[in-house]
Amino acid sequence: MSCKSGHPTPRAPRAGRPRSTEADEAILEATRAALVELGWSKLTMGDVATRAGVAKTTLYRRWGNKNELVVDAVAVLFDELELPDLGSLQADIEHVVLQFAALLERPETKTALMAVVAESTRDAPLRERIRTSIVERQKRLVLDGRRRAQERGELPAERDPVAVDAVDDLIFDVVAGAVVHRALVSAEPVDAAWVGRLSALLVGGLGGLASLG
Amino acid sequence: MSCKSGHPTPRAPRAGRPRSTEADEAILEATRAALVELGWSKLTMGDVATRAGVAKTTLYRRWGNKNELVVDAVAVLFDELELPDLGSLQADIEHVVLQFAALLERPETKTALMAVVAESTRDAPLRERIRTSIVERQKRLVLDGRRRAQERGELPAERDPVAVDAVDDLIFDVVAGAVVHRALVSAEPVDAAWVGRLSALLVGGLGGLASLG
DNA sequence: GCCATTACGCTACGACCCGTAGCGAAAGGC
DNA sequence: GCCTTTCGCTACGGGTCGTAGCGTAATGGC
Repeated sequence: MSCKSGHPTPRAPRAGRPRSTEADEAILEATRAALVELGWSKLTMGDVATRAGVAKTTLYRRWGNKNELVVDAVAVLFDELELPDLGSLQADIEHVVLQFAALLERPETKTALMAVVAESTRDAPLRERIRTSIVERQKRLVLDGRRRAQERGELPAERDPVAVDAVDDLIFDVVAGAVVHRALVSAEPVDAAWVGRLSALLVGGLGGLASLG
Repeated sequence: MSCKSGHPTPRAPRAGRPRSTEADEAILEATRAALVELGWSKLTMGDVATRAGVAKTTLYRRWGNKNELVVDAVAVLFDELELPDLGSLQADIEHVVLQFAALLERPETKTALMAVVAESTRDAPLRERIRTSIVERQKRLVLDGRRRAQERGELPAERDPVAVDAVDDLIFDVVAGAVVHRALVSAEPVDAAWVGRLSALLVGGLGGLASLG
């Protein structure tokens, strides 16, 4: 409930014994291990504390509940996502989609992501935490991809910046949503063939969309 | 764990007192009410039983756990989805997407859908239950939509049936995934403007996709 | 009409997890 | 050296889970 520490490492440690950063990392690592082994619903705070070699009270000083802990434990995995310039919009899309799919295949993320999103529908602070820790890191890739495609001339330069933002939002929801839905709801593989069809659909549709305004 | 009853109403009641169908409906209704009021994580089996005016043991005779109960309670809501012929592919898409979005706006479904999908990553029977109770009901709309578009001449007639199935799967994941991601992850409204952009993207991309094979 | 069968409501129970409080000890700032 | 904060530990009340056991109610077979 209270403020705890917005992020595990407080920035203004006034006085007294500082928090152990080793404990921080041990807890996050133990959380990921527990997610792999037990999944979301059977993961308990006490178990994570034991795995991390830490007292349960130490855990509660940093994270108020399971949701916040798991978001932070999984968020760092999204740092792996990057967007190397592969020379064409379609190649860039396919590369990042396959990266994202590989991330969703990992049992930690597979079991945790949907769970915390579900919880966030009734927890605005958690929703904000997810947005800043996870969603924004993905969205950045969309912006970079569009910018490069424009520099290559694959997409026309923007006219109305508001419309451009709207299209960026759309692309982000379509790509991320489609991959998640394919992997978790349809429970079928996000392989090269499927990704090829998705990127072809997007590239084809984007051309027509740009002419709208 | 055991078989319980795959669906709440067993079809071969050999002898003895039959199960109360009134209790079935009371429990499902109470579950939806509890989802609205409490959300997924705070919903308890005991509370649902009390709301339904039913003993907790009666509840466990029908559903083995919270997941199965909630899937059945929410599944019937998806019967509302239908696909009237509005004369064009884009109009059909926009109509069904807005219907789906309205369904996702309801607090029962908003809090429950992602949660059961998250659980299903570690529970194959639950995944199958979700597929037959919810996913197939949505997917049928995609098949109908494509068939009508072909009859209108908006899309070319199929050649390779395997490729057609693949495109149907793709469209389904893209549409459902995008709407869910927009509504629950981005937490922004699925309004007419957004739906218009999505359907324009799809219609434009589908033309190019069909020419692939 | 009687009986076997099954569902029902109720109570009680052990097991587990939650989140917190209280303690003495440790580790830093000043 | 003193103050502050964190640490590990133990213990606790409160809540939920899922099941067992009981007597009772409702139905089909004979």
